[in-house]
Amino acid sequence: MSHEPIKVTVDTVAFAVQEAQLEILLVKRKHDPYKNLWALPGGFLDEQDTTVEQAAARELLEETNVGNVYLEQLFTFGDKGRDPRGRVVTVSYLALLRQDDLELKASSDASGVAWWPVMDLPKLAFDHRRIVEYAHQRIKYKIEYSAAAFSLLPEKFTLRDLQSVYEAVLGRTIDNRNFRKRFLKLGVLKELDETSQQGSFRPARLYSFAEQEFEQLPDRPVFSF
Amino acid sequence: MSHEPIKVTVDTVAFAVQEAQLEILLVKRKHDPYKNLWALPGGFLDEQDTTVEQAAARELLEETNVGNVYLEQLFTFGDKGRDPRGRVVTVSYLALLRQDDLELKASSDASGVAWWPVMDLPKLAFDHRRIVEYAHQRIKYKIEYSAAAFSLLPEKFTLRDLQSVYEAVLGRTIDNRNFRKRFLKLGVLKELDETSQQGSFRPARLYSFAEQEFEQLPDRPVFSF
DNA sequence: CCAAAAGTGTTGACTTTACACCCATGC
DNA sequence: GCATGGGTGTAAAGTCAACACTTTTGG
Repeated sequence: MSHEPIKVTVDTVAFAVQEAQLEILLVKRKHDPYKNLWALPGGFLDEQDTTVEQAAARELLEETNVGNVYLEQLFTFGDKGRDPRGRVVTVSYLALLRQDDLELKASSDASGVAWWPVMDLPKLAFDHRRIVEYAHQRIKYKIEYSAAAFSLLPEKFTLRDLQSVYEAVLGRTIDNRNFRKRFLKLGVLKELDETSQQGSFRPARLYSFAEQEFEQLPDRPVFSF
Repeated sequence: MSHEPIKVTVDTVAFAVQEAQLEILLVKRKHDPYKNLWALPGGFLDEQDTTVEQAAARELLEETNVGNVYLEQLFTFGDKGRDPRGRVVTVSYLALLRQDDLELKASSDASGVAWWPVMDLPKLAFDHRRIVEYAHQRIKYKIEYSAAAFSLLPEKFTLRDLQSVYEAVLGRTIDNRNFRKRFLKLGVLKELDETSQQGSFRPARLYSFAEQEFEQLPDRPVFSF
């Protein structure tokens, strides 16, 4: 009976919506095992990390140069045999990124960091495919029961942008009259005196998220369509 | 910089409803740290355990003689300093027990295993209080969005029993007309040709859970009141 | 016949869904 | 003036919440 110590790692599924597509951030592995395959950003929990979440944030920053992000613990995977190097227990995290932040990725060395559409992923290292599927489920629930959508949008956005986030995450279209009615009635949007001009057609009004009002909603708000 | 290995443990919050009270299973610690304090049943992940969940099941059986139980992963706690023995990452689980199973506990050596009402817990070891609070939140959600209530009931139960489970978990009373109407309309209860006689008053009809019908419900059923 | 818990319906308020056209802008 | 996406209202169906009394049994 072997007594190698069990190791703990963190992996993060970082979502963003770009051009009406739901995407995640992957890094290309530089070493074996699974050298040259794409994998979730992550790494070993370090004794210096004061919390596990902090370790996930640290690894995300180190590997992709993305920082200051909404992080939420997802699930811990620890089946025997999921890592050829030995017994590895992985705590997975969900991250939500704003389109604003996306520029940052470029500054990490050009090589192996990229956004991939969730609907068209490459082959992934380890059991990372399973982790992504779990995260995808979670974000679908989350967007209906929380204000998660606003973590995927820049400060100012149009109602169309907001609807596109819902449609990208849920993977289906939503009636635009009902969508707008619902959000406007909820009162969690601050109407700005600005518009966004995208082409030769009517400009769209910009809104921002009214976090205060959101917090004061009486019941767990449900944005389900 | 120290290099003791990080250790992984599992802890389980095992719920049952008895006499309209929500209770959890605790064990009294026999060794330091926190000797003689009550704690969640659990222990170290072993290299032989093929899954982490299996480790939780094993520890629950070893320490409380409770087996064959619904288990669900809750959350992983890994803050620095939460265990005086070093860096310990704990994967916590939720278990739901049927009143049937409760007899089993007696067979574990009389000493240190007991049911405690969630509303009146003793001082707990480590950060187990926090884990219990997390589990309590989770079971409240779960009972409204899943068939979890039936994992807390014997095979045959009255509508009153079912309502008592909801009331115990949610910590509030529910209108009995609305409650019955809702469940009977849902069609997940099988009406039996038996009644339960509890005293000198009208006997109550017994029901069982129709898992088949439940699986076929079109939308995530919501038992919220 | 009494005590105790089992069982039963209706109404009004609100929410949800389905559905199609006009508006404002740049070119 | 046309192409493009922005923006708007209503009616019917369904769901939810509030509310009080009758029934059945054993003793």
